Amino acid sequence: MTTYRSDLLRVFQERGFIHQVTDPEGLDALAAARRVVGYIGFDCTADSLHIGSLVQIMMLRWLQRTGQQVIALMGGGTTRVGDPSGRDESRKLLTDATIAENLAGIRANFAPFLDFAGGEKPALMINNADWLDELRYIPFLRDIGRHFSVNRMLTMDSVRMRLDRDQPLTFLEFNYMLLQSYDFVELAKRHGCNLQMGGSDQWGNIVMGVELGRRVSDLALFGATTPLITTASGQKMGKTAAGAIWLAPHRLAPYDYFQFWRNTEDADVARFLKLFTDLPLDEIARLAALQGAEINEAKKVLAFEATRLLHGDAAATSAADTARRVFEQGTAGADLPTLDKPRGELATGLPLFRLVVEAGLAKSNAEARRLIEQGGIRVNDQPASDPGRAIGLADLGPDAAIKLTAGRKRHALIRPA
RNA sequence: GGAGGGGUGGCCGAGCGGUCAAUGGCAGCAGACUGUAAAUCUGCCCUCUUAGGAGUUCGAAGGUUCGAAUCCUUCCCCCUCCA
Repeated sequence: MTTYRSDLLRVFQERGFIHQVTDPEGLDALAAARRVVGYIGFDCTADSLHIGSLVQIMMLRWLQRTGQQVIALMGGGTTRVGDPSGRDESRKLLTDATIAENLAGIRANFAPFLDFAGGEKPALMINNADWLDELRYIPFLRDIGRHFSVNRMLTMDSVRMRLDRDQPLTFLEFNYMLLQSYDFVELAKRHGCNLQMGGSDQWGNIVMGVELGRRVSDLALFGATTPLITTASGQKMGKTAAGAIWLAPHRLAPYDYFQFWRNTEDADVARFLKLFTDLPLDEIARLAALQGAEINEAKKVLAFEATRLLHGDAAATSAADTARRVFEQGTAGADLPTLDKPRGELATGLPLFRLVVEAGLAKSNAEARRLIEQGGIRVNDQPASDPGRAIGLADLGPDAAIKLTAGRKRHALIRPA
């Protein structure tokens, strides 16, 4: 293991951000002189990023915190093409209107993590549509295309995976790596960018950009990738029943974000603390030393810190408070999802299974019935096994609400309105 | 354009005229055990239901048949080889 001189690479290494680097010594020297201008590209395939991009965002954050220039590149142009990396099916083509909406949403994801306004080197946010949309085909082929060998491109993982599995790869997608390489060179020319980072599946694309820079303009460019973050039990991180763990609060409530981290597997806690919080390493080492049920304390810290970074102090405190009330005191908290029901309807009484659906604890009446029949639903912490049982004002608990619980962890409140 | 092989529930993948709402695996949900962890075991896993049933699924649309995911026709999409 190399010892780095620069804060940047030392942090990256100590905290587990680095998987591969093109020229560690060269980059270290550049970083030690605080002359790194680093970027990561984000395609606009949804109106929010999710936790799968969080390592990348945290990398940009550290880049800025160690005194380097940060560029968050929005893939307004490349999203129109679609990156085949890591996918064995083509992406759906998105309309320009959708891409524009998505871009706006993703832009907002970065605000909590990077400083775009003040400081010595405010982060830049740039859209590659600025140059890609205007590309002219023949000049592009002559200037850029001639530096790419199809033979070489065919050996790239992203391409080979499709070919090996007999999955179609369109010419459109095949061009993605050229465009990404071109982005890197364009950013180098426009903003002196010299480092591209990304997930491990981006290694091929990044290396091609580095090479293109050298061939076209004799640029010294660097590339680095993060490891693929999986859970200790081997699952790809960030997928739950409810779907992806989104960063945008309109997609996933801060309380649920908090709970996601709170439920981290034991074996992942230390690694995640290093990657997804700003806590100093000695503090993390202390938390990582906890054993058995005490590990829960470390998980609470992880959940709180991760939530605080994204949603702020107030939201994190509130989420932690709700979690404490619900799980440690067995009561209810303000952040639980709440369904307001007209008082009149509650006076009459509603069948339990319907409320379970309306409260979002089941997707269909049938599923709600099953859940109840299997003993998976509690009303005010009392087991309820009759799907048709009428729930009404008589069931109001101490908080002037009816608490519904599905399984161990999913809670919702019904309030008369 | 020609020849062949395919498109099945979130994914993989059986079925090839009735016993098929469709074997199995993964993922997911719930129960037990626990520490809001992992592992393990058990149950569930299209929708609606007054619980008797009913309705919609096997690329799309037609057709044959008492009866089709299974046969026929046309169309759409994918793969392989040839041109």
